Amino acid sequence: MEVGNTTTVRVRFAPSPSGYLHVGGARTALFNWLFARRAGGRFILRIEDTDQQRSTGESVAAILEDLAWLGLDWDEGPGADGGHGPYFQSQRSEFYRRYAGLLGDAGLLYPCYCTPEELEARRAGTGGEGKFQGYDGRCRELTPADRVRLEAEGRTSALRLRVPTSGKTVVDDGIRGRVEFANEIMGDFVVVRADGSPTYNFAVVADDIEMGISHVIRGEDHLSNTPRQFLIYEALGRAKPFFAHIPLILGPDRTRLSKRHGATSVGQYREAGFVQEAVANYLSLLGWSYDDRRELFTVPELVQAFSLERVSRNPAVFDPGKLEWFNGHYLRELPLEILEERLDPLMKRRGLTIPAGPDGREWYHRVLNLLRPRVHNLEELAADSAYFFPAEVPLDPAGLEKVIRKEGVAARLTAARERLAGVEPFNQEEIEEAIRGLAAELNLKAGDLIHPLRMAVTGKTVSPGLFEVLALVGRELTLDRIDRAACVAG
RNA sequence: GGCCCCAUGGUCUAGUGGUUAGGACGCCGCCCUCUCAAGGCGGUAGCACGGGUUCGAGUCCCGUUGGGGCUACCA
Repeated sequence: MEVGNTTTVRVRFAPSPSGYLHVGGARTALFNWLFARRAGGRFILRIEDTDQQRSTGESVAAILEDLAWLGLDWDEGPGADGGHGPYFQSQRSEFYRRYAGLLGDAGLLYPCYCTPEELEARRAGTGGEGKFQGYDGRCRELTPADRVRLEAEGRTSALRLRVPTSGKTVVDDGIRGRVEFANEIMGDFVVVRADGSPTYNFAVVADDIEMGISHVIRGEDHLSNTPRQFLIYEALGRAKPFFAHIPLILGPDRTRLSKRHGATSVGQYREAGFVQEAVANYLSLLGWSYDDRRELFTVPELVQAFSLERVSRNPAVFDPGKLEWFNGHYLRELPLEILEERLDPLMKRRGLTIPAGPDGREWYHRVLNLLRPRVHNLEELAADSAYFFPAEVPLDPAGLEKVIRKEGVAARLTAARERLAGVEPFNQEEIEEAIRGLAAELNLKAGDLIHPLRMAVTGKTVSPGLFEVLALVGRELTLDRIDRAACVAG
């Protein structure tokens, strides 16, 4: 499949700001961005805010933030003028007016005086049953006298495109191949509403032409609209860009992914402690694959590896579990400096302060290395790190019953405390030797000491290896917490 | 209803006429082990169905079934 002239690649992502950045939209943006970066082309961001009812400024801000977070920078768009602006459809009326004028001058538009109510009534009147549901063409051949009369009635008119009543429109899609649509099923659709505003199909075409878009990469939900857009390109006598319709992302019930399926916005995942590396990598695999074994890609690697040729045709079910696995993977692999940076706000929010100086930093890195193989997101990581700090550690109630309030535990904690008080230096090796030695002396299994100590010091029944934990928690905090636990032990 | 798209394990997918149908997530088991992870090893599970074409179909064609999308003066 011909992929077009790569030296002039200009692609766009055109979200409508009526909500947050959805993972489906993010995936579309990612594919466009990757395609542009790989081809050395331009990635353009256009805000389709013609629906004034639903569009909000907060939504625009949230979408920009999430795209930036994912690393999808735009060459042209809000805040980045590239000579094809403005980049908000609500500010582009003059273009739509001009294009409508061109169409009108060519005699390809006609005013339609039917009201929405009348149209609906007529559609219902056809009885449904295998009948054409589009416009019935009532106003298509109105005489000037008819128009004067209708206008005298106070009717306003929308402008419809004269669609050929025979023949077919062929879409050569980069992913679907050749798709044919009979013109007769399209009907004369509205291009300019009675209030003068352009309809979606018209605005998109006008914008894509004006912005010099070379490749339109978008969701498959737009495939059925494509022939209408083709008709507009043809009516305008303009060359069409290359089209590629990528498969939709579905929820577990195999319907288009939406809010009712749970967390579906990029922002939600970000706030839940997901890292952009994981989200981008996971999203890249929804509808695209590299080969039969490689799935791990950094964003720069994706730029090298991505191609439209390897985009799949089947819809993909979004699997939060696999996203979580990717997140765990990147949490484990990320350089500590980066991990630290990402964690910073979460640590601050919890009032956890990393000790100053190089020793403090090194200590913190050791804590992170201990914890990170065990968590799936930044929130967990921050939360689990709390007991390494001089913070109050609540004792998990179930663990308290199971391991602390048991016969003889108080005595064992006390014995361990005394032994630990004399360990020098207070490091993993020495601690282990002391505790194992004590267990042997008391004729206990090591676990009989380890489990109560873990509960006492971390407040939890699970943690990284106890000896490493104690060494990092430090003698002072360790002894304090043992004392406190001994008070409630059996 | 009409039009369009899609169909490999539960999920994401590799596969482009001849493969023991490969990988990943999940799940199960084993190893490691002070708990929990991580890691290593092993396992579970798949070509929707029916017709063709062909010496030979997961791969090509037709149909059926199933799923999805679009059918607005929404985007």
